[in-house]
Amino acid sequence: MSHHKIAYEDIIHAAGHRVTPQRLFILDAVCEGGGHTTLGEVYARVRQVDQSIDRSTLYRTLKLFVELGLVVSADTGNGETYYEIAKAHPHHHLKCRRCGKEQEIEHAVMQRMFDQVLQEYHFKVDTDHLVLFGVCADCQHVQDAKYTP
Amino acid sequence: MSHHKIAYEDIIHAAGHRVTPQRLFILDAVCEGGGHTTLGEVYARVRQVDQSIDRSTLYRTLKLFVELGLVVSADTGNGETYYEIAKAHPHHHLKCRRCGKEQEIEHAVMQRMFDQVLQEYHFKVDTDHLVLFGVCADCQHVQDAKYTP
DNA sequence: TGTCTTATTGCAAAAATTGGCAGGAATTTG
DNA sequence: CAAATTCCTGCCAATTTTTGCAATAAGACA
Repeated sequence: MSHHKIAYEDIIHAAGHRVTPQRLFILDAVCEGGGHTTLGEVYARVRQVDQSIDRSTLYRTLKLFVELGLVVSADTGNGETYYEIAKAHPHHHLKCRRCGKEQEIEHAVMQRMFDQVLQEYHFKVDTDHLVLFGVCADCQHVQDAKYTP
Repeated sequence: MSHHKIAYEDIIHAAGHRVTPQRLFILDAVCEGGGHTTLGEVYARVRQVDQSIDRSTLYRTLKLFVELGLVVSADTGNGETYYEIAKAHPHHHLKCRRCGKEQEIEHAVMQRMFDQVLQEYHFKVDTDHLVLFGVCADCQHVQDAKYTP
């Protein structure tokens, strides 16, 4: 655990940014979320550790972490943005438009597509955390499913 | 032109929503954007036609249009969301992290990946307008490029 | 370790987005 | 074509997110 934290500190530092307690608290709070967490959840967790941290700091810090690649963010379309600590194994998500269920998919499937983009367009894609929308296996069998985005 | 508008009206109506002048103005304003436009640009254009249209109406209407598939939205990561009238040919975008340039790519490249997701996960993807981030051909040759997200 | 430089923070104010509500408008029926 | 029924809209308030700024603290260097 602690060596992970040190690695994160190094990344922040190496990128020319300062390692502040606020930033570490926020990073911890995102980690504690396990999978996806919302900004509000992160804020609640951070405030338990330090009452004085301001919302604006949280916004600025999350933005920074996403830029640095420490945290991945995904707009789920509900207006809610999810944050998640970047994993060693990049992955992506499928989200069903009908039932709202989410599942992870391996990066490998994407990788082939990325490779092809590189060949055809000479563009090196490094997007890490996509959310693809569609209809899940279960809902494909249900005809009268109500559309609940 | 006019027959397109009628088609849009039909879609709105068929989906059980009312065809109001405000909605048509907003649809026009998105069309006039040609490619991508921001919410602010749409608002400015709409207000030229009708001074009384409220911002909340614009927010609600754009959200509706995206749900209906008339308009596609893309979060560019800058915090800015782009809106674009849905085209007959779905397409996606590559955005360079360094120089910020954007280019369109064909849907075909994606389609193969979508097919594979269907095979492996039985999930039918219908995402229409992805923005993939990475490094463009030009910037790959520039070593000392400054990171400007 | 102490000083210096400058990024970062918390605060406050502004700007953007969302939500509730009553009046008005679009459809549907007859 | 008129009346009835909801949906939409504009207004207003609440909430969320961003921004400007002075004080503070992190990191570099001696």
